[in-house]
Amino acid sequence: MEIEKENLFFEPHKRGLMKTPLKESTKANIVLAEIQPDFGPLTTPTKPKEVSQGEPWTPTANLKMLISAVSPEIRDRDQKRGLFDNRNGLPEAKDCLHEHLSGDEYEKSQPSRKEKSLGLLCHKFLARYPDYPNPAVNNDICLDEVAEELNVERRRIYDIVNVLESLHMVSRLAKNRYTWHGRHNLNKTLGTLKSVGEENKYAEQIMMIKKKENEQEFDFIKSYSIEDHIIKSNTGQNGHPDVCFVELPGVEFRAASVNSRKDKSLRVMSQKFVMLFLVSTPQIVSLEIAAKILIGEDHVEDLDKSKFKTKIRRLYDIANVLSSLNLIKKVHVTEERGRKPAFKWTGPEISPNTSGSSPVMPFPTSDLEVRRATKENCAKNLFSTRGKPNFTRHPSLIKLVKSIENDRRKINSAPSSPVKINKAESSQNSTSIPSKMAQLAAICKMQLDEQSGEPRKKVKVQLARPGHCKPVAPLDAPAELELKAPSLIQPLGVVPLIPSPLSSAVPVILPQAPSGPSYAIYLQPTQAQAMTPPQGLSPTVCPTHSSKAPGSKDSADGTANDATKSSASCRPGSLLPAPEKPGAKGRNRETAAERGSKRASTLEDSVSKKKLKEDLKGLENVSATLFPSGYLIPLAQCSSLGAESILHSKENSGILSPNHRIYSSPIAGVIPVTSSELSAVNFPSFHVTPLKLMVSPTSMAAVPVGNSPALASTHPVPVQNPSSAIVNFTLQHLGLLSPSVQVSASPGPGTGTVPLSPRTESVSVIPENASSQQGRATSSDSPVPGQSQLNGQSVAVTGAQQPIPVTPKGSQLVAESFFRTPGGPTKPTGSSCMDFDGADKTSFGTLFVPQRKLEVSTEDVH
DNA sequence: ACCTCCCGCCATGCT
DNA sequence: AGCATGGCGGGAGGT
Repeated sequence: MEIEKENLFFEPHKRGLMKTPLKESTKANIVLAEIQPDFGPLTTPTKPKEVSQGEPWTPTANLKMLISAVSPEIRDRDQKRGLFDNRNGLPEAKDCLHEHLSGDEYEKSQPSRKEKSLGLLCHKFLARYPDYPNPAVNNDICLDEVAEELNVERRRIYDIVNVLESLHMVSRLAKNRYTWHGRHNLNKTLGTLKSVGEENKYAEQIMMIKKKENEQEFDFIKSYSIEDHIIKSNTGQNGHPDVCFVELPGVEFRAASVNSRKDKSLRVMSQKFVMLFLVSTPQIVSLEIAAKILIGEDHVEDLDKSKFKTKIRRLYDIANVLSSLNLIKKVHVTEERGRKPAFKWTGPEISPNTSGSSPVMPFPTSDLEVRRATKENCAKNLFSTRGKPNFTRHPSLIKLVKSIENDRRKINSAPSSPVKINKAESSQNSTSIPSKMAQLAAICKMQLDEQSGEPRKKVKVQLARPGHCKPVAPLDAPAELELKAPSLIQPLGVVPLIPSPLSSAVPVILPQAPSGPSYAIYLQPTQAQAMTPPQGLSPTVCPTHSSKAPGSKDSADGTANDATKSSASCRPGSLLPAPEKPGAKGRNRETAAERGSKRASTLEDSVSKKKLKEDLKGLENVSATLFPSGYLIPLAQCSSLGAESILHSKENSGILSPNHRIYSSPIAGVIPVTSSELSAVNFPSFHVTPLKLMVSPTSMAAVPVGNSPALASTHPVPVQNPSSAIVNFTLQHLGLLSPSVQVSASPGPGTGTVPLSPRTESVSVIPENASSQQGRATSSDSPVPGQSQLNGQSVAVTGAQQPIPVTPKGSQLVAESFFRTPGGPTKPTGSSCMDFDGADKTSFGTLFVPQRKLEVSTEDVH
């Protein structure tokens, strides 16, 4: 099945990219051919063939070029090797070389470890996908495929994917499949991680460790013990390490299941590692400290050296990936003893507000417990830290979740089929290059939106704050932001609603438990699609949506319900909203059918039940926590996606390709169906829907309360299953919540706020216009060749977008933009590892760079 | 000699 | 049983 599915699925980006090149590639390489054909067979990875193949990606050479440009490191390496052709810039070149070369030479040429380094591999990997993927497009990632294309063992891909997953840049769809989300959710995720990190008092822990180190260098144990105490206390009464994985959106959902194993896993480690950066003041974290903290959490007991060493090894792995993402950069901290390897955060700054800080703020820091409680509620949901289960979900829930996940997976797989349908409809978009162009444009917009969105996020956050949950707020905020962004996207054209969505949603949600709120928030955004910033808060927004979305009207009715159902029903009909049931119908559709089958087939009942379960679980969790956090976030994603989709639609003509939606839905984790629906209607709504499904209960509740309209509009057919009980439940929660939401759009004061936003925009735009690729690369990263093309369009888009976002762009955005570029910036100094001088276009970077370096005591790279 | 961290064995767990 | 995941640590390349 999967295989087939896989075949069906394409990853638009890749494919597009790949394909474009295909011609060339074919001639040039086999690789592509192999890859494509191979898709199906997921079988375990045979080891990659030797690199020999050259560059399958040839086509992607451009990308590579970009990449190389982006990452000096790579370039350097290549250059060193001589392999690197600036123009081509492809490392692969060497492959060719080696062919010529004798064994020795060959070895030399290829071998260097560096070439095989995770960091380089990650760059290649990242080059394949745009930073801000167009939701419309299929963003599936086939691990086998990637492994082949990159000529690496699958094992290595897992390393990369796990880290990316921890940042919610990808989410697991099914067996060999992941969905690429790019950086759409990155800020949110970081914000969440930051808040969590704050909760965990990582900063304190770091301090402690440092002290101890001063006292005793190596005795980790001692320090550990202390640390542990601290940690435990911080972490939670449970004393559990916070192993939990912070789940944002539905994304992690699966992870949980997958993760059954561990959660010490790379994913968790990665998140914690990132938290350390976000929390620590200098934002420089030495591996030693990070390892200690991570170990401490896990178990204080074994402080073994071996364990420590292992931890360090993993941290290197993670650091390599994070470096590739330009989130951190290697530096050396000179301490008394000597210089220690460390990493400096070069990623976007997360505004405290946005992130968790704000949420946290409410509670006095001093009140750890209090915080805990709150956090736990909110945060737990997010992470499960304190709770035994790593995941947010309760164990019991976990089972359910798994089942759900399975369903989802199936569904996901199904999507392919659905895709077909959608594709048929939308086929235009995704398939053709033009469509890609559009997508790219959309992506650009998305990026812009995001940027703009950040500010918004802040706003949202603020709103959230009013609410109880601190943690939530942060989470929500992010989500909201994105959502807003999408919504912002006015592309839809509609907009009227703008204010209302957020506002309405926000209020509702906030009051409630974190979870509750979060949902609400998301919903709004979606609904809001439109909108703009929250300022207006009018709840009513919905109407607009409805207007927008064709189907929306129907949806209105049961938005909440819909969500659940919608998924099921939707699909089929993306067309048909109404039918709630449709199991049969659903099936017809394809894989979608699968989803449908699972959901649909089971149909409403099963689905509803499951959903209910989920919801319930969610509720439980929530009770515990859950809810929302993850979900919320996802929403954001969805929203973002939605936005993108919207963009596409506009670009395309407004309509859109179902495909996109479809994809997005998966992301949401959920319910492709919705997506389909969305496709029909508005993406936003669609996004929402999925969430609903995922989150279901809360979301549901929220929705109704908030503005179901929008939702409704979006989803024509929602599933009602969410049990009424749930709904009631949610409603109650809602009721509980007080809506004091501040709508103010205030971006956060934090960074540059408004002014900046322009910058971001400008940035994104500029790059596109000018040297689209480079600019893009620098700013966003997406190396994809196609993008450049897109850029042109994107530009136009951006223009459109900008207006929307304008309001909000928050400081964060600005900050991010700066940081992001970071890579570029670093270079100024010269030595830093990560610099992306080449990229440089990012003007920002340069300015910033100095600072960074300054911070670091020592730096350097190799 | 130490820092990095690649490589791939093999456990784990799902199908 | 087979395959997908991914923990883990030996040991080698780099510096």
